[in-house]
Amino acid sequence: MKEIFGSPGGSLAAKVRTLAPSMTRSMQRVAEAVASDPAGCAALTVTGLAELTGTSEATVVRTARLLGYPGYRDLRLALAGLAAQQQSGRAPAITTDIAVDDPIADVVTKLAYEEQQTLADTAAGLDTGQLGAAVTALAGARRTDVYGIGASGLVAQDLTQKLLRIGLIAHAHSDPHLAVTNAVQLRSGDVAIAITHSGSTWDVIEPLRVAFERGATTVAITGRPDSPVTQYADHVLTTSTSRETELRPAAMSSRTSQLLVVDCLFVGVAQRTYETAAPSLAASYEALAHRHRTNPR
Amino acid sequence: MKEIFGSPGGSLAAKVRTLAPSMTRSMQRVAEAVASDPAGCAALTVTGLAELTGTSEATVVRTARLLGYPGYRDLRLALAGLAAQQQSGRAPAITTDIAVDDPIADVVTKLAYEEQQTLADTAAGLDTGQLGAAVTALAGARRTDVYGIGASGLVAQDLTQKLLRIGLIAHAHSDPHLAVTNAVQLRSGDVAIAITHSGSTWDVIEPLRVAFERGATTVAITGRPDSPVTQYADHVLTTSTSRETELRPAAMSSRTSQLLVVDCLFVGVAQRTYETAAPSLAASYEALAHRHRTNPR
DNA sequence: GTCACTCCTGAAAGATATTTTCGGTTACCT
DNA sequence: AGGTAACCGAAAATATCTTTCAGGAGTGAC
Repeated sequence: MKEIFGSPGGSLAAKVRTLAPSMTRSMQRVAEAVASDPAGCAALTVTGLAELTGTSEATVVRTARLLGYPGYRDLRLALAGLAAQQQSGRAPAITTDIAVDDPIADVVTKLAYEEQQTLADTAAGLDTGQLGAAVTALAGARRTDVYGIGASGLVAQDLTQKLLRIGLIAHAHSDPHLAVTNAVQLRSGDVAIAITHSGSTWDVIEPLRVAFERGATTVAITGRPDSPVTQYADHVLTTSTSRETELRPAAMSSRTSQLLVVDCLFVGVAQRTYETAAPSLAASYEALAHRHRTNPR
Repeated sequence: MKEIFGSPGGSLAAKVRTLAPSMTRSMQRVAEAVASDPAGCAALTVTGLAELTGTSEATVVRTARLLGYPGYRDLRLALAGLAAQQQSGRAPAITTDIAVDDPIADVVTKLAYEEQQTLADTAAGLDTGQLGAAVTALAGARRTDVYGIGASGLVAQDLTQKLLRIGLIAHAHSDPHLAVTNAVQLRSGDVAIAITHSGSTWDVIEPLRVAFERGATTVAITGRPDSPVTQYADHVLTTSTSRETELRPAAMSSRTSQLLVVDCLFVGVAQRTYETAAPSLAASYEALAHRHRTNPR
């Protein structure tokens, strides 16, 4: 049976945000209308929605396609479902941005809420097929290189640390030159992972390209599924994009999103290599215990 | 606005039952199909449903009318809404740990859920008084040192990166020796932050102790408010501790928790130093834009 | 500044789905 | 048995959705 309600909950808004950058102006208007008033749009025909947004039917259909539906008809059904869910008491809870004069308690609440939202969006938007493929590649890799710069560099290191703990050979590279130098060493059976929110960070794309051309399996973790980095990626894992506000740089939510993806990769690999991973995890835990001791008087 | 979801909830099944007697045999078959599998029927066109029930399109439309909708189109929308509700109503039931044989989709769901839980716990357990004090200290600090090792080291770097972006002077130290060496340079008005989940990582406690004794304002970010590290901390920020499972090391949730605390610190400081922070944020954004360019052909 | 090019865009044609019409059929009543 | 009324579905009519195509705005090269 075909599943037409593949993306339950508020993930549509997330999808709109993720794909908005790759949309044209007209399509953005349509997407905006759809995201802001699902119920209202569900009541409209393709012609009506085109008029409402001041565009043409063709544009509406194109937008529906971009959002992952076969056509407007299916988008409309999904919209109806969404509207019903919202109406059935799900709290919309549209938080306001963090303001300069917000008391610290509000900051905590809002940040926690937004990061929770980011996690939900990411989980909803993650392609489990791609994820599974990436896990398979990682689990069988001779070695793995991870490229990331800036905030993404920390995520790269996080992934590397985890993989090392289960006995895999992994390296994180922040230095573009060293990254390329190392990428040249990769070959078929190896894995290269690029982490970049924008998908356009050349310093990260370049080593991935090299790895790709050397025959390694390449993975891109990015918030822009249509960005340059994906052209050298065998598997693309999409992170969620939330709107950026002045006091809340995009780096914050992109990091949260990236880390969830990384965690999923790790757990997936740990499952696949359970026989070797479990003892390794236990061993590293044991080894660390010695560095956790109370103050020696 | 027109209300197309006039019959909320499961009243459709009831309506079918009520109206069944007044229906003809063919219509009953249609109504039966609709009531028993809303989701499935929502995926069918009027022709498909007619075939499925062994009737004609006209009968399907007549049935839709009888059920109170203007036509089949609207019935179908309502059906989609109903299906979505049913699906969302189903309990997530993700209380169980991640198992070795969980499909990858479950892994994603469970991880996202657990990290959301961690965030909520952290936000609830965070002492805003201590947080405020730490923010005040940071905002006025001459320089800030952050100590963290392993996974916490990445959090330390994350905080440092953020503080640097708003023009503060901050350093992250992972090397215990260098950390101590630097801690000696601190004095009153400076801030030292130790990040350790266990609160017992000696390599992190030691530099904090030195900083404490040199008169710096010290902050501990730890999951154990009664651990050794707190004895040298002026302010203690508590992260949440969730139970660790075999495939989900504590590092995962502690990291999520620590990052939220770090984000709160950052936003708090950015608020306090808004005059200088805002231009700095804009400037660093601008500078980075040059490294995000498309593939030069 | 101009030219060539690409890509966006909407009008209209084409395809599909829905609604209506209408005549045949069946069941029931007399 | 004949007549009547209601049911039903095939097909026409309509509405809706999708695709195609050509004009046009924006962009980069020269």
